[in-house]
Amino acid sequence: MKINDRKTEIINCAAKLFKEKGYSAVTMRDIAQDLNIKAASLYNHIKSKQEILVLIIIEIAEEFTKTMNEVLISDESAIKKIERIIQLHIDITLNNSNALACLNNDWMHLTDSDLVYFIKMRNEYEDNFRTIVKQGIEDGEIKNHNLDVLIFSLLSTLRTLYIWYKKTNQLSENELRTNLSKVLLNGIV
Amino acid sequence: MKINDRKTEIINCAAKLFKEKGYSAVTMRDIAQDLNIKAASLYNHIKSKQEILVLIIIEIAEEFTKTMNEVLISDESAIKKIERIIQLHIDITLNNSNALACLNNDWMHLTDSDLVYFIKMRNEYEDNFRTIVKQGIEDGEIKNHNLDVLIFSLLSTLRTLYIWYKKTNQLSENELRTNLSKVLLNGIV
DNA sequence: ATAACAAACTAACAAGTGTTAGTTAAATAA
DNA sequence: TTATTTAACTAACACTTGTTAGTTTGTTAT
Repeated sequence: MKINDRKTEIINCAAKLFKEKGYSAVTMRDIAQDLNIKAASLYNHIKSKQEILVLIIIEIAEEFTKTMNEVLISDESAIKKIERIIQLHIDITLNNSNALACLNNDWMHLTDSDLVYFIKMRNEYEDNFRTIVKQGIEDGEIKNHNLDVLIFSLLSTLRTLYIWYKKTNQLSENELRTNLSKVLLNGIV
Repeated sequence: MKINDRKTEIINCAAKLFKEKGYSAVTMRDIAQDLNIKAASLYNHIKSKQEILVLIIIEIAEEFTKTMNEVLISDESAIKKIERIIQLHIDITLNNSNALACLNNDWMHLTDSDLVYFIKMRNEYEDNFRTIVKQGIEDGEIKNHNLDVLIFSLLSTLRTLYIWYKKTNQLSENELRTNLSKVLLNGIV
């Protein structure tokens, strides 16, 4: 496991820097300097800069996909399903905000099959979300507004949570979880 | 006015490319190629790549600031003020989505006084939003949830509207305006 | 017709890019 | 001890980057 530890260090460090400046603006020398080594030494652990990006993004994307699929086939109500998706986004934001920022901002720098795979996962995620909300409307649990507006107003807030959750002073994790769920579902008025 | 036309063309072209790949990943040669000229020719019209970024971002930021200040000092209800802010974001998204994407994703590549100026405007914008929502809570118009959660769940959706509004099929501009306002204010349940 | 200008061009530079090759020193396995 | 492996290093490469200098061409004003 010791071998992978250094690799993980590199990936975490890269994710931190990618979050701050974006994938393209971060050089291998930047990453190396942050780890107090030389750029060439990174290649003892990773294959390329591209590989770092792939490892950061795909792991998180698969985590979203996996849980979404579990929620989708469960026999809970639509509202309950949406609440579980909200909690999923909060979980990943709190545990892995650097990688999440990277996924949000730098996914377009994936190439070839990685890019195709990512876009496929993202589309399916949105489709599954749409299915859940649609079910909620049909069951009379959710207001009958335009489906896409409903979906993306929720997703927008969840996807960019990593940008602002640290600014919410004196707000515990539990308070965030309950507050956000209430605001998104019941509105502010 | 002819002189500025070409400059505007360059800025619009750059904004389009920055939206797709981000400021750092777009080269002067990319911009030039898109305009069917050589990179060196760009410098007949603009001073530097940095200047392009500044011109794209600061104009939009000042537009937000200006309208926010007008809304803030008006004597409307908090709800009405928030509705006007929602419409402001929709306006700019529909008119200038490339520049808006650039503001959202590449503001951190501003330098020195431009960066300071931008961050000052952004902070004041959020503070003003906070003031409005707080007033709404005190007046009993808005539910008493955590202030930051209220603000940022709204702002998140408004700020990333440019990403998804084109995906909403068969939805007219007017439908978007009314639907989004209702969803954000009254919730989905 | 001539002068002035706008806006394109070619050529080049200095700095920075990701990456490879070959080497070295320390830790581990035989 | 000896051999092997890990993980750092220096040096260099081929290429790309933003930008400048100097030149050319067509248009506009005198």
